[in-house]
Amino acid sequence: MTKRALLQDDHPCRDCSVSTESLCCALDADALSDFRNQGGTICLAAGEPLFHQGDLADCVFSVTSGVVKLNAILPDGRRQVVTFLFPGDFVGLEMNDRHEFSAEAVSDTRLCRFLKGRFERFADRYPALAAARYRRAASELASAHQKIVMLGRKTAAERLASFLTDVHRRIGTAEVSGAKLVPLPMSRGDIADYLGLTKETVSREFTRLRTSRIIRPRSVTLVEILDPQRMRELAFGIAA
Amino acid sequence: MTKRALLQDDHPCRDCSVSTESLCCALDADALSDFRNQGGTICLAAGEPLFHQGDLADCVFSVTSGVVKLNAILPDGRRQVVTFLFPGDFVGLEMNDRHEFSAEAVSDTRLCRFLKGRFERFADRYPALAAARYRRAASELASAHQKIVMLGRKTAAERLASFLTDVHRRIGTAEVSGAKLVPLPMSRGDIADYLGLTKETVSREFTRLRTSRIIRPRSVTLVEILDPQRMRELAFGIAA
DNA sequence: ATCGAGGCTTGATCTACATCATTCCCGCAG
DNA sequence: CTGCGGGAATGATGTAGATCAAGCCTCGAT
Repeated sequence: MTKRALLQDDHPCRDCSVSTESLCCALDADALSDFRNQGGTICLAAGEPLFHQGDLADCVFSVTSGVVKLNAILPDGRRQVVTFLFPGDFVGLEMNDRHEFSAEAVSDTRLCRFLKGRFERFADRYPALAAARYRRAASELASAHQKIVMLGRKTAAERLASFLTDVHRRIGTAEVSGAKLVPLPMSRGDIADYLGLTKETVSREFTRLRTSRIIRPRSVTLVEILDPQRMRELAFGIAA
Repeated sequence: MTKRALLQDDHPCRDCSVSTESLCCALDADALSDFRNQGGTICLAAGEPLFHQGDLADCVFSVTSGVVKLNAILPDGRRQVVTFLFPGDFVGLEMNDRHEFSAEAVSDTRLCRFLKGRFERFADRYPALAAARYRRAASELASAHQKIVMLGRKTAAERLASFLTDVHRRIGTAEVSGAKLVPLPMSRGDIADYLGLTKETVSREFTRLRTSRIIRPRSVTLVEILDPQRMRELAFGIAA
């Protein structure tokens, strides 16, 4: 069941492309029309920043299309991509006054902006909205925990397999006609910084997956998963 | 301001030792007395499990004293401590039906148990409870993000410094008479599995911190921070 | 068509941390 | 006090992945 189906015809988010998980589903048309047009929509070209480490965090954003990365930078320049955010994800759920990390569009991106204070008041008034927001945060927490396991204990090959599996789950094409396609809008450097590796290692692991016939790169930004079974085993740390 | 000060004299959680952050503060005495005695209290000796990977996740727990660890185990035995939970923290905030990780008492521990379904209904009825729960999840998410940076990009020395800083913030003694003491109820192996290292490396880094006069171990389970400044610099990745 | 720049891949070497192997320490039972 | 057992520390060696250094596509500008 798509989100579209859940909304009345005159629902102002009817044309919003994000999934059922979207917070807007938690509100009826009247409440929503009051709620939504407070922050407006934001469009970013690939590479454009949404905010920087240290900026005032008075807004929450919902990604409606494109991909955003959350970036941490250590004083000496080491970089860690904390998370990639896909359509349906929220940016800025943390409750700090200032952003701990910077956010940047990976590909051309559209977002909905919500003022935090207003969000709070609506959450108090509409339990369904509060519940949806909580569910989002809990699910972000669950994937952060998975990522901790990956960074703490998995090998380079396992990390890349986990990554491809995750991205496929989030924005990959379904198994129509047997082809599992994974778009990779981010650079190898971004993937490396996400996996806690270097771009050289990521590159090498890509070619290992290719020569093992587990993936077939259609281009730099699109890979086909040839052997989902072995891919999953690698991702979970089962393979030899 | 302590939590105690916020609660009426007849508040049933008046004697609960956890901080202001506790969810109970979000409820008045009547609502709370209805709410609390549904799950009861749990006492665990050091080493006892609270639940296992795969168990039905129908409860949420609040740590009131002691320390709990969340454990991930890969098929071949590699282990990752996803997080340590200190008094005031919640266990099982994730929304999955089954636990992704196992939970085990590190030291003798007391917890409050809440039934998830009941929790949900109360959250819908009391916005303040929902908000407090959300704040908890958001703060867990923020520290998970910090941990991702640590595991992805910090050196062994930096990881240990980060860890000691964090533990001090959570359960260390204040700077009375200049002595910053950090209790370490968990084993070196647990610390290693938390930091994505081996116990040998953790041990070596402890002695390096000692020989650099940054810490002075009072015993295996209690260290004094001699140079908080350099400690913090190390933790943030500033040191050479 | 040609050039150039930036990102990707591949190769050679280096190193931080893992692994394997003792030894040490300390609490505890006798 | 003495001997024992398990965690912690230390030492010797191995290795996954980092770093350094070329080449090599790809695509857009000329």
